[in-house]
Amino acid sequence: MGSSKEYIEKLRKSGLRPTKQRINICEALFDAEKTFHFTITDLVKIIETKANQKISLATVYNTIHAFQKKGYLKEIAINSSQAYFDTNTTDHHHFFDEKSKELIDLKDEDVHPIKIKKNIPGKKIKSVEVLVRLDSEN
Amino acid sequence: MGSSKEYIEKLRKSGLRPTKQRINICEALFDAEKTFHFTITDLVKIIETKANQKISLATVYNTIHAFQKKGYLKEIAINSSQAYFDTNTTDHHHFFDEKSKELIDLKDEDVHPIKIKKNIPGKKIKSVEVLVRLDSEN
DNA sequence: ACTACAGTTTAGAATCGTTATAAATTATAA
DNA sequence: TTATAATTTATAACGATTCTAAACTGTAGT
Repeated sequence: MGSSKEYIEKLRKSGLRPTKQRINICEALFDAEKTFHFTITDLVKIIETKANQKISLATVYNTIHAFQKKGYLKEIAINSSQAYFDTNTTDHHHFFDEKSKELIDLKDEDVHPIKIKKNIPGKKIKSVEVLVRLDSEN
Repeated sequence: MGSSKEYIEKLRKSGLRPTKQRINICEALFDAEKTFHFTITDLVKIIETKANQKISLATVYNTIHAFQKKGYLKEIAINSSQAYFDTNTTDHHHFFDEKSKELIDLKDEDVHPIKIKKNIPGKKIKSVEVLVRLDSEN
């Protein structure tokens, strides 16, 4: 999907120096066919497997936060125990499987459009997130 | 709103011994005119102020989890840094003010009914939560 | 290419919210 | 009143995340 060159370009454009580590993170995140969801420890494993190279946790946190700020990633609020991220930054909603702890994208057409009829003076809506929790059936 | 007697009754009915600490927690949670949102540290402060008595963090966590299991409280997923709870256990949605870190209830009539048109085989929907994040306007 | 400097990475320490532990205390049934 | 199990507590342990300060690296200017 992406070449090393593209990622170097992308990083430079964002004001981030294209280091070996950041390129490895880009490859882990953006080479995939599809967008996906991950936790930080998931990602460390993916990077280290794909690049066959160790990476410091601090670097992963730093870079993920930088990417989030640049809008290359979104955080999904699930629960208070761990941060989940999504490489799909378009507006969309999620299933969360309580059993497997897995996130599943809902497509726009899977959810009736949501209208919020209340507004708070001096505040504007930044995002509307729907989380549908799933249970095993039986 | 509630008398100590009522809480003793409520606790007994739930199979929980009515200890001084649990009654203090009940008073902090259920004496209020309105339902409200809180984090654990919020709650400790409320309890210690109201009852003028120290309480162990562990007791608060234990009791909150017991109450959650009994359905007297709900947890609201906001972010991965802290757990938020709600004394309003009916189905409803929330605003979250990113600036003040405050939760605000949305009434049923404030949100168009949400229909999920996708289903996952073997799974059933446990809950549908909408979180509307608010930003300062300007 | 060489240098200087700011940006980055790193291991490890520190922090935060939360959970576990084990000893002391308390509620309750007999 | 006593025996027992449930509860509380202080403190330790934990996992995720952030901080720190020293080593390293990318880059702009020579």
